[in-house]
Amino acid sequence: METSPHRISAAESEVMKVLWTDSPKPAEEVLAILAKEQGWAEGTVKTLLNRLLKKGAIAADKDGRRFLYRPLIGREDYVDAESQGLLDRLFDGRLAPLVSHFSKREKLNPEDVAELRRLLEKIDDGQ
Amino acid sequence: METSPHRISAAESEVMKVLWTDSPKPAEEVLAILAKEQGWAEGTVKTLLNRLLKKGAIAADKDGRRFLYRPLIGREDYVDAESQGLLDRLFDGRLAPLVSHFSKREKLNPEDVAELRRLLEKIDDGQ
DNA sequence: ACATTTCGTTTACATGCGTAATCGATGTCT
DNA sequence: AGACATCGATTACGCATGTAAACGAAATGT
Repeated sequence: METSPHRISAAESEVMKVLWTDSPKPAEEVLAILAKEQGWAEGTVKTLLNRLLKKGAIAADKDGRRFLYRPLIGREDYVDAESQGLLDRLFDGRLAPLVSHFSKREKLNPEDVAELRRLLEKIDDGQ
Repeated sequence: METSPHRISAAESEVMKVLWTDSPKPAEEVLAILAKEQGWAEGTVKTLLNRLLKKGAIAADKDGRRFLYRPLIGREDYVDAESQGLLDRLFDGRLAPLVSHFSKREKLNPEDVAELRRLLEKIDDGQ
């Protein structure tokens, strides 16, 4: 583990999520979204943006008097690291045991199952 | 959700893992395993056991001069909370998008696919 | 030019966490 | 009984995190 210089915390990932959805964005817009979605105060968002900058997870490009923020690490990479981490910690690194777990806990409704089945078919076609 | 008063941290979950594998166990045995697997010192394991006690995640039953520790929360519940948390945060709470992600990242080998297929069949039989 | 607004930067602070060392009570050996 | 060993409890400490306020520089309006 310990790939990136610094890990992205839960709160920080909310900021990343905003930037992944649409960027570049000025702090003001990021704040507007997170104030609404998370109820965070301005200072909080400022801090998180700065911590992400320090961690090298985002970049800030000067645009007149303000900065425009954009992600430097890809959402896919982040999601991948998080997912793989969970699988490694809890399911021996494999996906099937996780699915099995959900099944046992009756957290799979027929639609989920159908969707998974479609996915598998598509995968088979692809190879 | 949010049953337990306090969350179990990463380090603490290693202790839980030991107790889930086999319990009850005296601190000495827990230490022996974690010293080997994680390289942790005695004090570290003692602290973690105590924090877990305070959190109500484990219990300690007096056995002569020592205590025998055993988990109070089930491994299944823990795994479930962690997994669901990840799905909620990253995949809209659903399993299929996660599988899709793994597929896109080419993290599914044919064996995984076959295993998933078997699982789905079993699930269909069951319902 | 000066007051005001607007941003980003710096500082703050309580918790939680990882990682231990030390203390203290109790049991054991001689 | 007194010294020693054991084991849990208490205290420690730096870094991360969530949450923010205060500060300072730059742009704008008047």
